[in-house]
Amino acid sequence: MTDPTAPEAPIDTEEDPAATKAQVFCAAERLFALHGFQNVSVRDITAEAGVNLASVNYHFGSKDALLFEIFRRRTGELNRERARMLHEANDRNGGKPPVRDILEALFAPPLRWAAPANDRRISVQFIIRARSEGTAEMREALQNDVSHLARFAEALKATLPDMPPETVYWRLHFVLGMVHNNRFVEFDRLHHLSGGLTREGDVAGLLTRMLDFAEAGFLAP
Amino acid sequence: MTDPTAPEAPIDTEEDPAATKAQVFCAAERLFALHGFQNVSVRDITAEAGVNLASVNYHFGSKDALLFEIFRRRTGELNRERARMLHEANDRNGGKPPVRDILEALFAPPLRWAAPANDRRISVQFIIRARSEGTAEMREALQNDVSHLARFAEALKATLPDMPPETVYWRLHFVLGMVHNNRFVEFDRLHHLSGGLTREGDVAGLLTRMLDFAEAGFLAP
DNA sequence: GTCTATAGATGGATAGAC
DNA sequence: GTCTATCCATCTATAGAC
Repeated sequence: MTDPTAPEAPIDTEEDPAATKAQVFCAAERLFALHGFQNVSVRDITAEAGVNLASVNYHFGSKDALLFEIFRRRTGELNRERARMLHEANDRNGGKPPVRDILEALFAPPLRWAAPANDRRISVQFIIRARSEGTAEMREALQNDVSHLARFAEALKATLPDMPPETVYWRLHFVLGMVHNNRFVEFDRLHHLSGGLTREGDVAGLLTRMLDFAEAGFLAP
Repeated sequence: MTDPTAPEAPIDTEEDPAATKAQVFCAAERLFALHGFQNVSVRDITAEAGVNLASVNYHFGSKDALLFEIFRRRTGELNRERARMLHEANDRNGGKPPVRDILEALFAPPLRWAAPANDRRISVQFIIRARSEGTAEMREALQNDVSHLARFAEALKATLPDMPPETVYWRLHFVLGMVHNNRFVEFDRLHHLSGGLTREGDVAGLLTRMLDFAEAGFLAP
């Protein structure tokens, strides 16, 4: 927002220099999260942001580079939040946190972001979409950045020393599937199927439900 | 394959009349499953099929209509296979099959299709991609066709009369997430993460793993 | 039914004025 | 840094010969 008390502030337009770049960033994230990567053109983005068509290439180099920058920032933020929670769970439990605490470190950050009033609600959808619709560059980054997931796999193996490692990996794959399925479309479909019984907005309740399910699944014989 | 014993069969080209349409169908399914909907042009499809550029519009009307026809046929086949297994489980158990049998009717068909030597291996990937990258028409069809899933929800509610219905729906959502996460890319990532421990080809083993996990999750308190 | 050629539309990127 | 105007590649769809 432009400060109305600023001496030379015009009525509406003319924001600070860095604003254009940020507006392009946010508009692109939003449109891609809602409509998919290939369905959004540079023209759509600049129109939504209320800036010039050329600003995408000026500030980011290309459409792909813009979207990769959004991807890198958001996944970085999410992974850091997850790592911090895992670290805290480790500290609380002398290096061997229970399965439920490890899973909570995996589930809670994206669910908190997805809360109805949260600005980051759209960022989660962006990240989920990037997993399946992303550019080759994004997929390569996901493929190479297993270090973040490896920490969770190690924590689970340490807590479940008697479980065969491949079982731990498969079950980690299953819980990740649970997370990645939390898209707007799937929520809507579930809402439709259940006749309105499921409430998407209750993220705290959803976290408990996911943990109940995933913990029991992980501890299955 | 052209029968080499056929009297008038030429050397290589000139197949039967319906062959072109089928070749376009298969090439399109394959390319879309591998590279994504928006990344495949009509030119790519006709080149892969070895047919003329105009044949897509002649036989199917448009690119979107072609892809919707693939979508409709494959989802129909999959849903029928699932419904038949659910029906058999009902018959075996006097209308109240155990949770594991219901989940098996949901999991087994797509996993059988995904077996390494199976032709339909690619069809599963097509369907999964269609869920997130499909056209508005496909998404609408998915949204409106909850009748197929409703049968599974009813079976689960009948078997678990003491579980709140919304819990049944949410847990059904979770197991669907497990299924939809079985994409080539995710398998590769898991293989990378586990240092080669997980073998994608063992679909019978994967079915058991998924059932162990999902059954325990569904029966959690 | 199959093919070539092309219309018609769209989108990414850039040159050059300001 | 921002804007307009435009280039150029690509794509879907179709007309019309055979």
